[in-house]
Parts: sequence; structure tokens; C-alpha cells
Amino acid sequence: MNDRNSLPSLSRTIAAVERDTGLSKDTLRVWERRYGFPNPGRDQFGERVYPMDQVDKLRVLRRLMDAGHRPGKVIHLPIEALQALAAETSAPSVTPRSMGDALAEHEDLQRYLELVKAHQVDALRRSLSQAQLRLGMERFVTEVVSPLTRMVGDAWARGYVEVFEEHLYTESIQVVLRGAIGTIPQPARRPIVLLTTIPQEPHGLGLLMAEAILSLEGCRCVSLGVQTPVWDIVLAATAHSADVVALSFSASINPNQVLESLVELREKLPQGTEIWAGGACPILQRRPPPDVHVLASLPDIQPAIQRWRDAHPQA
Amino acid sequence: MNDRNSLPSLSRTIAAVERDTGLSKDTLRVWERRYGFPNPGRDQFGERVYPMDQVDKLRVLRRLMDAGHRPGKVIHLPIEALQALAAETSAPSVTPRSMGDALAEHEDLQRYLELVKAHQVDALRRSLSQAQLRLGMERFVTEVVSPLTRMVGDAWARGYVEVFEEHLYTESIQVVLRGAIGTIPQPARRPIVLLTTIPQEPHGLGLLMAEAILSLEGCRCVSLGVQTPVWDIVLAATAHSADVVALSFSASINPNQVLESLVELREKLPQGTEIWAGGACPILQRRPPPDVHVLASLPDIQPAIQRWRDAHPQA
DNA sequence: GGTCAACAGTTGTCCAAGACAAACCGACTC
DNA sequence: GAGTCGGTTTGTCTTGGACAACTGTTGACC
Repeated sequence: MNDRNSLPSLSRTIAAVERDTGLSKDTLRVWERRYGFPNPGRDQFGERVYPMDQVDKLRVLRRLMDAGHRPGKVIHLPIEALQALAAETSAPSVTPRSMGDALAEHEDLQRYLELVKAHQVDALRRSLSQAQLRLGMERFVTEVVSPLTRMVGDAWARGYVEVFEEHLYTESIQVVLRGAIGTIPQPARRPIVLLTTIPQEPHGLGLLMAEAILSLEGCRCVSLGVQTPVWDIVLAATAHSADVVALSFSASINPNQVLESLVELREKLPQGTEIWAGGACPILQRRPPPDVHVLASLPDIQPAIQRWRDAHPQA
Repeated sequence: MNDRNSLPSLSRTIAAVERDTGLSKDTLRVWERRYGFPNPGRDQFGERVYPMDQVDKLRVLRRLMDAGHRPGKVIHLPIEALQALAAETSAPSVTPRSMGDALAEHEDLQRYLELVKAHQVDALRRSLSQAQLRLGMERFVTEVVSPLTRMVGDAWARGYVEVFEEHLYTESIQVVLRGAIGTIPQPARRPIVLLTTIPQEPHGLGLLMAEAILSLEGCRCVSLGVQTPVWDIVLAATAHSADVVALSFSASINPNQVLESLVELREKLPQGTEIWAGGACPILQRRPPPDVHVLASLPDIQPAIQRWRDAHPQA
């Protein structure tokens, strides 16, 4: 299964390429058959051996797929052209309250991004904590954490920040946000909100942001962390008599699996339990699933709570 | 690709079963061919449709595989026998200092486990925090968190706790541990330790425990969180001039991937950077990879730091 | 000129059956 | 016990074919 004598630094097996790129073995083989790329060598047993430069190109291709490009159109371009294409695909999709504010804000955010790039973890955490104290929790989350996370994600997609730098960022935000959430006194008001993500979604910052806002509004929050199987979400919602199940979806997740999970969840949860879905996943806006409340952004949470409380005056 | 008219609650596609059980599509097909189980029906397109009871049995089988059983021996047993087998397979592999202490301890731990089972998140966090204050950080981590985590993992493998209850536990420990780590003053002494896990390892509690001990000993810790690609671990270690890369491996991870990653990491990291590997993964004890320091348990961390400092007096 | 349906091209996933190295297991010897 | 040996088990890789779901364009109709 695994050739211990090979040089892992210069080449990859098909299983390793699947892990590294996120492209399935089937996809890798069918691309090779149809497009002639990738074009791996073979080892002594006839198994595919992918040179590293091809793996690098596959990684860029994967990013372009996520951004909506189609393989047949771009697969034959040289890697430099692909990288340029990825760099173009930035999303300036912000909805600022006013242009002046947006610019000033943007400059601030840029400063944080530069701290990430410079690996100044301590300075980053300190200035984030200060921002949290200065702006207050709600504005900190909506005006700093949320756009900054999108910014870091974009910068990663463009190849400007490395994966490990994104990890450093995620860890720092987590420390700051968890610390801040810890200071919010735990109330006992309804709705009771269960927070988690589906098994295919490993990104947890969205959950923490939502938890911060929900806690501020006095909701009882129960977080399961990330990647809970659908059936266990149902069990947990029942065990905690949750009024709302809140799910977070990032941009890079497979849209089919999002819809499939939401339909199954809706089917298995009691009628009275609402599903709130948020995050940067585009399918939520384009084809919202039936009987699921889509929250386009963090400021939508507050009205959703109000709506729920108005509809449940006895709670 | 996806039949929207099917009943997701009563049956699964092969892709869904792969996600639910962790058994690869190839394995599912080859088991069917060889053992006659699973024995899925077919939809109108000739594609496999797995009834839920078979998926349930496959889930139990998966647990037994992780526990060391072999498919040919157990696949034809009825599900009740499999569950009984899973319940037997508990690991009483503790190394208590004395029997009396161990028993008293065990009773305490049992109490925490019952809070998890009762979904008393608040009470759980409160009593864990109290234990942390009472015992001090080091004893709290080594005598409570570490054995309790093993206990919860075992209880899950035996089918005694649900996945969502394990998630509740993980989240609670994380809150308590992160809170406690936050109170340790950040020193600047070497070694500089980079903490993370490989991409196949989503469990992060081991990292937090290690970070707690390392911080107590005055080490500079940089955590990347979980699931960092090998190449990014190397980049991060270089960027932070890390002296040590500390990795955590849980019991349920594929041993091949552990060794493969460690070999590749050793190859790409500078000679002077040590690799410390810890966690419940059995392969680490059985066939430790070359030039990797295996730390069998948390108390091994302190001597390892001492050894490093003795060997680097200039630091 | 704009709307919608039919059509053609693209793309990811699934299928079948065969092959084989690595891991495992039991029997044997020192 | 500890090590070596052969036989068996087992997961992963192989090829080439098939097809539903998706994307985008053409052309008819209002």
C-alpha cells in the first residue's frame, strides 16, 4: 500500500494527493483520462506517482474550482496564469454603512492582516483584545472579526497568506473571542440555541461569532463545536430542548452536502425547532432550502431573535 | 448525482455511508463482494442503497476495527453480539501511583462522566474549574483531564456515550483549559514549541493539555490548532524559529498516515528542530519512527523539557 | 427585445472485477 | 520467551465504461 523507499518530498501517491488537494481519487483519474492532466509517473507496481509541481498546480486548480471556474477551461493553462486568475478572483462584497467608515475600517483590518503576515501572534492578540474593549462585543464581532475573517480567507484563496498563517489567525481570534464570551454573564432566557456545524465543515469561527451575539442578546447557548453528525444534532437538540439549531457554513463546502444535510435535519427535528443557517456559503442565498431560516450576516441574528420571541410570548 | 426524491432517513448512498462510518467506498464494495455484508439494495440507476440498520451495524464494525478486531472474524455476527464485543473492549490501561488514590480518583472521574451523560454543561464546567483551582494546573491536567478524556473516549467506543455528548465534553474542557491557560503569564524562555496535529487528526484536547504543561514550565508555546498540512508545519516552525514541534495523535487515527507524516516532517524540518509526538495512538509505542521523541504520557513532558534545556545551555 | 424550453456539452461520481503489497496469525525453531 | 517462516487476510489501487446533474447556448415564440 505504501512504498517506504520512495521520496515523499518529491512525489505523492494518489491517496496523498487526494488529502493534499481535496480532489477525490476518482476526479484525479478522470481528469487524467480526459484532459491529460495531471500526468503522473508510475512506480514499480504500476501505481500513480505525482510529481510535486503537478500537485502544486492541482492545489491552485482546486481553489479555482471553489471560486466557480470549470476544469476544462483552465486546466491547460500554465500555473502562473492560474495563480493570476486566482488573484483576480477577490470578493469585495462588503456592505459598508458609509464609504468613509469603510475606508477607515479597511485600514484597521489591513493592519491586523499585516500582523498575521508578520507572525506577531502576541501583538495581534493584544490589539484584537483592545479593539474588543474599545468597540464593545457586538461591534467588535460584526465590524472586525467577521470582515477580517473574510479578508483572511480571500487572501488565502489568492495565495497571499499561507495555511499556517490562517491557522495562527484562527487560533488568535479563538483565544480573544472565547475570553470575551467568558465574561458575558450566563442568562437563562429563551430561545435555547444549539450551535454546531455539519461533519463536512471544520471551520468554527462562525460559531463563536454567532455565540457571542446570541449570548449578548441573552440567549441560552449550547455549543457542540464543529462537525457533529446530523443524527447527533437531533439527539442534542432533544436533550437540551433547543428552540433553535444554528449552523455555520463556510464558502469552501460542497453545496450538495449542505442542502442534503439541511433537508435531513429538517426532516428529523421536531416541527417546533427552528433551523438557522448562516455563513459565507453561496448556496444558502441562491437556493435556500425549505423551512430553514437563512441569516445572511451577523446583524440578521438580532432581528431573528426578536421575531422568535414575538412568536413565543410565553417563553 | 444526487437523487432528491429519495428518503434520506431510511437509506443512504455509498457516499453518505462513507461519511457516516468512515469506511471508504472501496472497502464497502470489497466487503460486500467478499463477505456478503453489507448487502445494499439498488435504486433505479443501479446504485447501492444502504438500509439504515446495515449502516448502524457498519458503524459498530468500524469501532471494532479501530479497537483491533478483524472484519472476517466479526462481520457475520449479529449487531447485538458486536455491541457486546465493543462493550468488552475497555482499556483499563491506567498507571496509578497507588491503588487507594486510583480508586478515589476514579470515583471523582465517574462523577464528571455522569454530568456529561446528564447534559449538565454548566455544572460540569463549574466543577471542572473548581478541580483546577483545588489541584493546581499540573495535577488537574494529568489527574483529571487526561484520564477523563480517555474514559469518555472508551465510553463512546462502548456505545455508552453519544457523539454529541463527547462534543459537549470536549467543548467544556476546552473552555476550562483555555481559561486556565490564559492566566499563565507568558514567559519567553526556550524551547519555543510549535503545537499542532496532522491533517487527519481533528482532536485538539491533547494539544491543549500539552500547551498547559509546557506553559507552566515556562516554554514559549505557539499553537496552530488542529489539522495543519505537513508543509505548513515546516513553514510555521521556520517562521517562529521553533525548537520543538509537538504533535498529538489520538487512538482512532490511521497508523500508516501517522508514520508517513512523521517521516516526511522529519525529512523537511531542520536537523536542530526536535519532533515530540504524544497521545493515545498505539503505533507510537509499537513502532516509534526514527528520530522522533515519543512522549508516552503527559508527565513525560517535563523531563523532555529538562533534557532539551540541558542539551542547549546557551538558550 | 425579452422569456422560456429544448438541446448539446461538461463534469463528478458510481460500477465491476482483478491484482497485489502490507499486515496479521499461527507454527516452528533456537 | 524471542525470533523466523509461510499462509491468509485485508485495504487500496488499477482499468474502462456508464450516466445523472449541471452549464450554457441556440432558437422559437410572444
